[in-house]
Order: sequence, then structure tokens, then C-alpha cells
Amino acid sequence: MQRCCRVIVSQPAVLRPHKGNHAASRFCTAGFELPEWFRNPKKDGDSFDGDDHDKFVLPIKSDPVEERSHGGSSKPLSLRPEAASHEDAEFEADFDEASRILTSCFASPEAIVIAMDCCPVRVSDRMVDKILRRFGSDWVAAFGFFMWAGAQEGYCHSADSYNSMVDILGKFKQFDLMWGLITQMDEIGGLVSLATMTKVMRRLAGASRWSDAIDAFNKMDRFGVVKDTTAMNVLLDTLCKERSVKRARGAFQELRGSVPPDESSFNTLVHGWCKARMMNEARDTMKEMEEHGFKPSVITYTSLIEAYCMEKDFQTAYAILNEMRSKGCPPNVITYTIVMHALGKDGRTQEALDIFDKVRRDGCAPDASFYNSLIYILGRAGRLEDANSVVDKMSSTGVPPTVATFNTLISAACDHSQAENALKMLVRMEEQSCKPDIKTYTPLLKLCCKRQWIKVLRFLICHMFRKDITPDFSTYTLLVTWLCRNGKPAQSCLFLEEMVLKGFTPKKETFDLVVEKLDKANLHSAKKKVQLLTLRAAAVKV
DNA sequence: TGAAGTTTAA
Repeated sequence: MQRCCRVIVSQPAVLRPHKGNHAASRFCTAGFELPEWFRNPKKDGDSFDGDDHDKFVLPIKSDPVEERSHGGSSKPLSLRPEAASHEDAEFEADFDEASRILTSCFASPEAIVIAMDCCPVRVSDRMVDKILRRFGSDWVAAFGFFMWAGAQEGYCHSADSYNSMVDILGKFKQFDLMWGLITQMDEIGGLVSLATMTKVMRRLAGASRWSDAIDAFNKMDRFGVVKDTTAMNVLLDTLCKERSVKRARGAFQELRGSVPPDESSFNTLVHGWCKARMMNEARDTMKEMEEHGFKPSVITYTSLIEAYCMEKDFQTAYAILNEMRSKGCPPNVITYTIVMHALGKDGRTQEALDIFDKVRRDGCAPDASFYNSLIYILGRAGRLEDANSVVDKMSSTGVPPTVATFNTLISAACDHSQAENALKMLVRMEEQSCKPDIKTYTPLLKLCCKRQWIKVLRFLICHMFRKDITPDFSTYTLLVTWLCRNGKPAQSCLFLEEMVLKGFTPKKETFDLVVEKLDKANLHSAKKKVQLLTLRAAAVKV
């Protein structure tokens, strides 16, 4: 078992929110306005880069730039909108306190339990849910809190909380701990459900432990979860999505005697073959499907079309579209989205836009994903104005923009160096109560690294934290590598440290790059630190 | 997150 995987090293304050939350408040006001220094980066000699070349920490006491932009008012900015009620205020205060403790560095979940014992935080389902969401990328913190909460008098974890925790442990490959939790859920009685086992199977397969995923399916009736068609389909889908369609077929052949397949079982397999570009097998499965009395549906054909689109074989894709129409199984928005998107990606912009007319001719209503794809294509083609006007069209046709809409626009703006427009989009999201996700920030973070806008970067990370979004593995990798490549090895190093502390294992190339750049910059002590981290990360991996 | 589609990214 791998409990004490974290080591105590000095905490890089890259994401340190304690005191932290309050530091965040200076950046992230309730209404979220762009700071003055962002709008006028060069004013008063202030640049995006700003200060803090090596000390890349959140401002704790005061930030003159921020104060200036708010008229130097001494009133501290509030962290969040006024709490709706007294209970809400108490909840938020407790949440901040728990969050503060969890953000300190602990060697093990047990150490967190001890630390938490000294604090008077009130536990509730809501609290556990929010903590697990915020610390979903820090399994030691999440699990420590979870254990502590479970031991509080008068409180029992809900099945949902258990499931979230199972998922987090699985995400970090803490499979022993994960199974321990499942046993606990089973002992309490009736808490293990298909939802739980779905997470288990997906995380195991995601870690390339396909046979363990199949074993998990096989033994799930021991926990009172029925091995029915729905459950089998989850297993098949998991194996297909996690790069093992052959194992999916194997499992299917073994199970079909005891579990009756349905239309989705076959569609799942067809899709699996298509994703693996094994078209003969896909066609064979379609035949088999018909022998079982299931006619191939829009879903089946759409999978085929997608595979041909990925191959850029648009001729065949068009031929299948016609075949579908003639067979009385007309394509739908999803089918068209796939074709349009692939055309756009291939640079065939006009042909892609023609699909829009086809959709209307076929009388099928565009949905948000379809529009999002259209926006993506326009953005890629540099037609940002047009892309923005699609959003207006969406709203006018009763299809509200989604996170992906904004993310696509932000990404397009960043790609065309329109940083301010991208940032304004964040404001628009806030205005429209559209919750950002990690994909919202990635292009912005990358742009900041490229431009060496350390201050904006810090601002964004703060903003993310307030939204309960923490960098994932690829975001950390992006931050580390792009900062390194752009002459900010010291800051890059801090993110690398943070990344390891959160339980992520950076790739060897990432370490090598940082060491190389630190060396070139004569930052020897930082280099030594990174070399130590490399060893520790390797130890964690075992 | 999951029987098909959109946004990040090396």
C-alpha cells in the first residue's frame, strides 16, 4: 500500500491559497472585473510581466496594482458575493478553514486527519462534496479529509461521496485504497452500485489494467450489483474507450451466453472497431448485429462515418450518408457535426459551411455542439467576427451557448493573439452564469507562458482556484514546459514542485527540460531541488 | 463522461 507517497518539502506557493483564499480575493472579486493593469498593461511602466521574477507567490498582504485599480480603497474586496443566509456564511467560513488546512503540505492522509481534528469545521454532505471537488487533483488531501469527515459523530458519508472518493483514488491509481473503500461501502451495506463499479472499471482500464477491469465486472455481484446488460455494456464501452476493443470483444463473447446483448452492446463494439480504424471488424459486427435482429441505426452508421472522416476519406463518408437516406435511416445533427468538423479540420472550410445549409434542408435543428463545431471551424479559419456572430445566432434561435462555446471562442482568440478578447470572454461567461472548466483556462495559461505574462498567469490561477478548478496533469505539464521554453525556468520549477506534491508524476522529458534550463540560467540550488524531486517522483511511481 | 458529435494538448 502506498500511503505515504508525499514528502514534506517546502511548499511552493504557486497555488497556495491559504491566507490564500484571501489573497485570491484581491484578484478575484465577486463581480470579476479585469484589473486595470490588464487593460492597460504598459501604463505607468507596468507590464504584464510585472514584478516577482523569481518569487512567484500569491500576494498576501497587499497588491499595489490591484489597490490602484480599485481606487486605493482600504476596504478588502469580498471573496464571494454576499452569502445568502447565516448558514451559508457559516458554511463558507468552514469551507475556507478546511481548505486552508488541506492546502498545507501533508505527508499522508493520516496526518491530515490529525490536523483536521483540531479544527471546528462542521461536516455535511455539501461540505464533503465541495471539498472533494476542489481537491479532486490532490488525493492525499481529499482522502485525508474524507477519512476525517467519516469519523465525525452524527455524520455518515452518502453513497455519492463514497463514489467521488473512489473515483479520485482510482484517478491516482491508489487501487488498494480504492478497494478498501469499496469493502467499507459493502460492509455498511447497499452502498456499492453500478455507478461505483463503473468508476472502478473505468479507472482500472484507464490505467491499462484491462484484465483487472474485467475481474471487477465479474466479481461485482458479490457487492450486490447485478451483472445485467447495462453493466456489461459499461464494461464493453470502458474497454473500447480505453484502447482495448479486442478485450471488449473477448469479454463480449464470454458473457453473451449469460447476459443478453442489446442494440447498444453492438453499437459500442462497432464504435470500438471504428475508433481503432478496424473497418472490417466493424462491418462484421454490424452483420452480427443484424443476425441478432437489431438493424444498424443512425448511431451505427455515424460511427462508420466518423472513422472514414478521420481517414479523410470523405468520398466514402458521403456515400454512407446517401446509403443512410436510401435505407430510411437519415443522418442527424450528430452525423452532420462529425462530417462538418472533419471537413473544417482538413481546411475545407467552405465545404464544411455548406453542411450548415444541408442541415437546414434536412430539417434537423442545429444544437449547441453543432454550433460549437461551426464556431471552431470559423475560428480556425481566422474568421473570429463570424465565429462571434454564430453565438448571437445561437441565442436568437433558443440554443444557449455552453461552456464549450466559450472555450472555443477563447481558444480561437488566444490562437490569434487576442488576449484581451479572450479575457473578456471570461467576463461574459461570468455574466451568463456559465461555469468555466479547465479547458477554459488552458489556452489562456499557455498564452501567458508564451508571452511571459507572469502577473496575468497568477491572476488566472487565482481565478481558477475560486472556481474550484485545479490544474490537472496536462495543465501542469503545459505550465512547466511553456514557462521553461520561454525563459522562466524559476517559475516553471515552482509548478513542477507543486505538480509532484499533488501526486502527479511528470514525464522524464519534463524533468529533463527543467533541469537543462535551470542549469543554463545558473540556478543551481533550484536545479538540485528538481533533481531531488525526480528521485522522489520515481519513488512514488513504484 | 461514457452506444455516435463540439472546446485544451505534446
